[in-house]
Amino acid sequence: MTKGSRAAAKQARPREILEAAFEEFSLRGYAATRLDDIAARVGVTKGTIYVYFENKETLFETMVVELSTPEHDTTPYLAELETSAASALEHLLRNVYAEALSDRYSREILRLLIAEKNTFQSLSRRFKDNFAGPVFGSLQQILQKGSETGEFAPQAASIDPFFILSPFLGYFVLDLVLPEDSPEADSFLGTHIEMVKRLVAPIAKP
Amino acid sequence: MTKGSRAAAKQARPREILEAAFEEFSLRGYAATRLDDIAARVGVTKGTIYVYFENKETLFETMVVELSTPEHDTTPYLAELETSAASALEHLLRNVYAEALSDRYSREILRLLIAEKNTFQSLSRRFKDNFAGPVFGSLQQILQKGSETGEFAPQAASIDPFFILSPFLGYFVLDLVLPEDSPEADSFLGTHIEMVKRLVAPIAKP
Amino acid sequence: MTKGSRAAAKQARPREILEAAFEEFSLRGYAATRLDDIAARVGVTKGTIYVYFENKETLFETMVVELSTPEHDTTPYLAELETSAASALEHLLRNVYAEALSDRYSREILRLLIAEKNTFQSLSRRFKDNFAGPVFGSLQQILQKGSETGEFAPQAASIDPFFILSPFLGYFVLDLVLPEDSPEADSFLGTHIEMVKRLVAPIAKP
Amino acid sequence: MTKGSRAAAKQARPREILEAAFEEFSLRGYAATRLDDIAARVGVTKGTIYVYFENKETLFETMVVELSTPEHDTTPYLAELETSAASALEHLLRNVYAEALSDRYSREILRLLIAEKNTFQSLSRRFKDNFAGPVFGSLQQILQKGSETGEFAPQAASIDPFFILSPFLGYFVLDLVLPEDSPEADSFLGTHIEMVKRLVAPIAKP
DNA sequence: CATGAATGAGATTTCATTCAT
DNA sequence: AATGAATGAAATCTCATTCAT
Repeated sequence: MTKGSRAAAKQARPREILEAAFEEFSLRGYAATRLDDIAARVGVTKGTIYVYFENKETLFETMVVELSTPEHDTTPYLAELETSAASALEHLLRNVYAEALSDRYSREILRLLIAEKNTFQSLSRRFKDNFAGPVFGSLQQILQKGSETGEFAPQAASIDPFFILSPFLGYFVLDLVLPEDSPEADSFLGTHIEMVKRLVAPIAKP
Repeated sequence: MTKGSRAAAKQARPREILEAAFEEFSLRGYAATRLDDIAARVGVTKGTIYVYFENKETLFETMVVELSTPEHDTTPYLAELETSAASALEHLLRNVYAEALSDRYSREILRLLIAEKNTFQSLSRRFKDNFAGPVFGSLQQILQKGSETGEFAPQAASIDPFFILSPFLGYFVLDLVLPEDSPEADSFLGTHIEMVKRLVAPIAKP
Repeated sequence: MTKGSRAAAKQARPREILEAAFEEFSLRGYAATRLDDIAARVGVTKGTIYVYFENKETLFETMVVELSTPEHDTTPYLAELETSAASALEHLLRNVYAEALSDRYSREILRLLIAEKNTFQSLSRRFKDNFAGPVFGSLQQILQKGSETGEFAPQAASIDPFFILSPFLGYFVLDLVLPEDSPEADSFLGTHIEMVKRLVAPIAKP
Repeated sequence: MTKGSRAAAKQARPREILEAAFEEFSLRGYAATRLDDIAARVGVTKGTIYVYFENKETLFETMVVELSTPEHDTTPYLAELETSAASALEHLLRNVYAEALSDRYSREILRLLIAEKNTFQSLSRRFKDNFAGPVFGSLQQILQKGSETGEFAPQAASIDPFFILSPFLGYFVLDLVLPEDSPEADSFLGTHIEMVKRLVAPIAKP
């Protein structure tokens, strides 16, 4: 009960609440989640939540913003691009999978955003801008550079970057809804990389 | 307020209610939807809903079952498989896209199932068994046959069928959440088919 | 489907409904009983009940009036009274028990009246007038006559007739609420008669 | 609308609600009572009831348990039994009447239990165990002892204790349903005691 | 800062009653 | 006479939000 420890607890409170909110919201969805349950998870009472957050809506939005992955760092790929487009591409894919699989928040938050598409539209947009945006941009640059240098086929530049990532998104969603039916991540990633390589490869005609 | 035939109105009632339920549930999600709103959409009172459905949960489940696409018919692909595995494969992909894009119910119902994953688990499973199951099975057969006949590379037989479809699922989800950001379907499908062909093609090295 | 049988069915309908109403009302009480259940028991629909009865309240009241024992016939006791007051008294008690035990309606209707005391006051009064009234009157006459002839003690005339019957009412209520705890009727009646005889007997001092 | 101490109000709330619940339930019966009315009687809103009680059923059951007389204390009779069985018997009867007449809760609660026999069976049993049980037990002992010492007739030991109390139960029920028709309690009790004395008295024939 | 009692609006559900057929 | 679809009022119960302490 020292001043310090109390102050520390106070500092940590909002974060604790956000994490509890994450658990409950991802378990039950926005509307079906009760503030009581969130509070109970933290070990405080409902009133306390209102000390830190204006209302349920704000709590949800703040949770999504605070707990979802910060802007994906794409600088490594661009650096690598100087050496090899193919290797930058593979590197990017490996990172995207690694990040998605290690981050228990982003997985469920994506599901929440799909669920609350009509209720929290602005959040979907924000998610896309922060996460998908930079990745798509890098991909675009990689495809462009690769086709310019001849490492890739010329048509590679006109492939929609989203297509390159679409198997990942498909995998992600399957794993979210029917985890027991989703294939093993490593082997799926292997096929994914193989597929991308063949798709961008210069056509080798005999 | 024309009365018309009572019997006729009665016949149509359950379907009318299910369609109104679909609109509201897909707009707001399960928990946030009010039976009042569904009733208002049909132009009846809340009580009428209970004449036809036991409760909100049953209404939701019945709606999902009744309005989602019935079992996907895979016989055409298998017939075509006798002639050409590649063409059966392309045919299958084109049909899956065509069906998904033309059916406004299935699109949103898939979203609802993603959203309500924890609340209505059995429905996800049912959806998978009815829709995904047969398609995956056919894909498996096509890959197998193609690799046996030499039309595809030998390794094609060991590709997870889900991988073949994963870009579709990714596209579907993007279109669901951020329709304005999703690429044009035809061109995406074109890339998808191209990608699949290259993935299963026998390696042609000079 | 002859005219006759249909007419017969029609004739019997109201009684059938009253009997079904009795079963449901005595099982659940007035407020908790649903007209739907009564109708289902008869094998008709709710609407049919309204063909014969104005509303739920009327149905209940009619059921109580129609199914409860008609006015108790007290003439035999008064005839017997000419010969012996003691024997008239015993006869009356035996009859009251026999009637109460054989009539499955009256038992439960009494319970309903106790339950609905505040909601259907007039019925309690009517029940008392029809059933208890004549019996009390006869008892009064028996006590009076017996004390006049010296068969009973002089004070017997001033015993409240209700007291004479009160063990019966107590037994009845116990049997209604906790049937497995209520003593065997015959032996209880035996004690009751013994008790009454002693109560009215002239005092025998040595 | 004085506020007073919040804590004090909180302390008293559950009891206040139970008392209001008693009034409404005994006025209208279980099913016909509205929580709205109970709340209005306390001067709070419906929601407040749910702060303290899980649901209507629990409220009813708690009310019965909390407001009905705690176990009847039978030690005085057993003490008195050393001196005189007859006096213990009279004392017991007087106490039972005094308690029943003075306790406005038990009277109505007994009526509710009769009314709700099928809906709240366990409560009837509880009532019997707590209230009737001990009294019957003492009566049994008194009858036994009295017949052993010769103060009562030998047969007194085999009288069902319930018979001894049955006039009381009869009186109680009559007073409950038709209070204006029930005899004056004192005189009824007088007859009751007289009756019991004669019933257990050794037969004195000249 | 934290509590938790109280609120009150609103949600689901029930059911007596009506009425066109 | 009988039906049963439809109603609508009302009942139970929930829960985000407030506020005195």
